[in-house]
Amino acid sequence: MAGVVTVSLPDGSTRQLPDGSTAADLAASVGPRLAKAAVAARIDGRLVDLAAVLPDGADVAIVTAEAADGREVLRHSTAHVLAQAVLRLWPGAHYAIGPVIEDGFYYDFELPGGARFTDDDLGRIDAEMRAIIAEDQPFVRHEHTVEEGLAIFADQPFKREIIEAVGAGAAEVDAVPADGRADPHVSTYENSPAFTDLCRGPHVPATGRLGHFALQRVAGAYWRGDEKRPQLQRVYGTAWESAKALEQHLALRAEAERRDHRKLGVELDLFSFPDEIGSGLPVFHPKGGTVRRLMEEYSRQRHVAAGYEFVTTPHITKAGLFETSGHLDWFADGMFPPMELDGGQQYYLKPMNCPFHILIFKARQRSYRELPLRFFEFGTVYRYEKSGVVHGLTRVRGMTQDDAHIFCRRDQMSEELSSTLHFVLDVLRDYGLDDFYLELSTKPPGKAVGTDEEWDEATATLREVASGMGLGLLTDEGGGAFYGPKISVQAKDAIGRTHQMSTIQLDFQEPQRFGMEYVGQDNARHRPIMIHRALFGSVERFFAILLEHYAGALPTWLSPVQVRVLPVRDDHLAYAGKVADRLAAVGVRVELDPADEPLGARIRRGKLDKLPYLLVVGDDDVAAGTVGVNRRGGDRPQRGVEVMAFTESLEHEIAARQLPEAVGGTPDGEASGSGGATAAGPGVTGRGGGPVG
RNA sequence: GCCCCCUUAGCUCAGUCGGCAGAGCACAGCCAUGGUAAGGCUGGUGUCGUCGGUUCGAUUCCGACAGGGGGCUCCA
Repeated sequence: MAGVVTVSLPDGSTRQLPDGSTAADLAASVGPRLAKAAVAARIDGRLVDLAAVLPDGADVAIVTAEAADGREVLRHSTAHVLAQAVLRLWPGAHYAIGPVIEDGFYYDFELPGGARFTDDDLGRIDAEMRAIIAEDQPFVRHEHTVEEGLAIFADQPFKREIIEAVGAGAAEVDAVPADGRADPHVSTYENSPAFTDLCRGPHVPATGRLGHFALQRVAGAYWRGDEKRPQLQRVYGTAWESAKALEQHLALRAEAERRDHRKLGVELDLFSFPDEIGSGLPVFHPKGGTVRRLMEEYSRQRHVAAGYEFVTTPHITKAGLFETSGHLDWFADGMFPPMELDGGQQYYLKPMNCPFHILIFKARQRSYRELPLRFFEFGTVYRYEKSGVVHGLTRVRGMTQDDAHIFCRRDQMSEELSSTLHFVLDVLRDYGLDDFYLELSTKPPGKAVGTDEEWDEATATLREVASGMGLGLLTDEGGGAFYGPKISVQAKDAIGRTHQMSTIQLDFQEPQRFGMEYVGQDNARHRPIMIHRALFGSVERFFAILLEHYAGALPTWLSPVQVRVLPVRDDHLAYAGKVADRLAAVGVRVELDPADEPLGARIRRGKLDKLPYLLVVGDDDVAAGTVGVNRRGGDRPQRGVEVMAFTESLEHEIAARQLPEAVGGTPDGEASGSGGATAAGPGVTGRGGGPVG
């Protein structure tokens, strides 16, 4: 029927509209609420403006602001407003790209005269953006040939570079023009006569639709991420569909800040980074040292039970070892420079433990009967991290890996990988992390040793094992180490952030380089397979992740001080001492806090110290042989608890490594973002400690 | 390494438009002996990150260095 188009909606229904109707018309025809919430549309799966004309027979979905792709539209549109504001404030600035990122957006600029943004500029830019939003400028899409585009952006070198890339077919061209032209073209969005940006779109209909945004920080960033190219000035911001969503996001960020392990490390007296020692080189104080010891003790216990053997190796080695291993070819940038000893002999601090473990394997002839051999070491390694990337305990220059190398026969490889993965996940759960997915990292292009066949086999084996785990599995193309592909375990913490935890790497290369062999059943020599794996990654980083996961309130079994006994008055001190002794006698870490201050003050200090238990003892307790139990996280203290009963229940809690009931949650009790956001959240999405070895 | 910001008491921070500095908490002493999140009084606290420059005089201005924070593959 002429003059009418029929479109299908996501619920399967169809709707007829006059020919030439737009997605916005469709939204309005469905209902005013949808029309108000709409920011864009999907026509046959393609994200387009609301102003897009509906083709007959299309599948159409209206995209609202709260949807993931709707938020991206909002953020991208806000980025354009940011660019317009900066161009108003810095006439002659060059603008580069302004993409959407997780939870926000940024825009890169080159300011006239090499000017730089400072923090103070954020306020001015913010005000200008709000003015642009108040003007309610429409976003109007135009399409151009490459030549037209180059002319429009004649004085914008970065835009021209992008357009030229489109013209050369280098950039994907997914915005097929409405008239079906196949030749390269570009599109622009015009906000006002004064501002047009090159953009694929889509955008909200007008700037008035925006407003729930916050500019966050300025930073330098290289054009195209390449440090050989010009450094641009970047502004980061976040934008949301409502004031409430924005507030929630900012609250989550504030919560992350509150949990920052660097802050907790000072507050709880766990560790510090003395300037005198150097950047990225932490020292652990007695309380932090206790936590480390406990983490390591339990790890040792589990590794013994799982058939690992403990080895120890030195921190430095002659250069030859890392020449053989290939580290000096592939990892030299990450190593501290050598020291010269014994008349020119070069020694290196070790960045990885693997070559040392290989030498232990090679110390004598090995039989197939011995395999698999599993060597474990808390091995301290040193890596020269660039000065700008060291970060708390998560990115350091000296760290201790809970590093193991498994040497096995090829026919044992699959089983060994699978049991290792199960072991790793099981132990991580005991530390309180239980929300995992796996990531498979494949061959890094141009930065790998070994043949394609070897890589293919190793990768296929890893994939098979990983997909048998019943967890989500992502592929990280090109993210492997130079000597082999890896599986990494990603864990979500209490506030929904993802951390890379353990890595399991398959290595066909090192056994070859070191000429490793064992004697098989056939009395011939064979080459073993090598599996590298770290469970914590590094003790330091895992410590930091646990600290943030628990917001400093470590489970009782890991708490440096588990119980503090508080006598109400001086004359209860002797009894308090007896209670403390009883607990200490069964291995509980207990402190006495004498009545030098009022009880309330001591309770408060104990709470700020995040102690699992505060025991208050007064007249009633001395008379009855009881304690008052104030439990961390409990709503009210429990009076008159038998000392024996408390001791037994505490011993049980510790032995069972019980976890605190409520770990997560933001201060207002709300879960993170609406719409089931999988946001990794701000801040510490730590990269792993790099390749283990 | 590069860009922006920061460095003042143990911690968090104020301050000096250039004349050797302050608050709260913490710490010490005394008083108060208090049943579950801060009792009172008194007191000491600093090479104002380091080195150099400008200046009669620098914690303050300039520079270098060190340390810290935020970024630097999320491709119109």
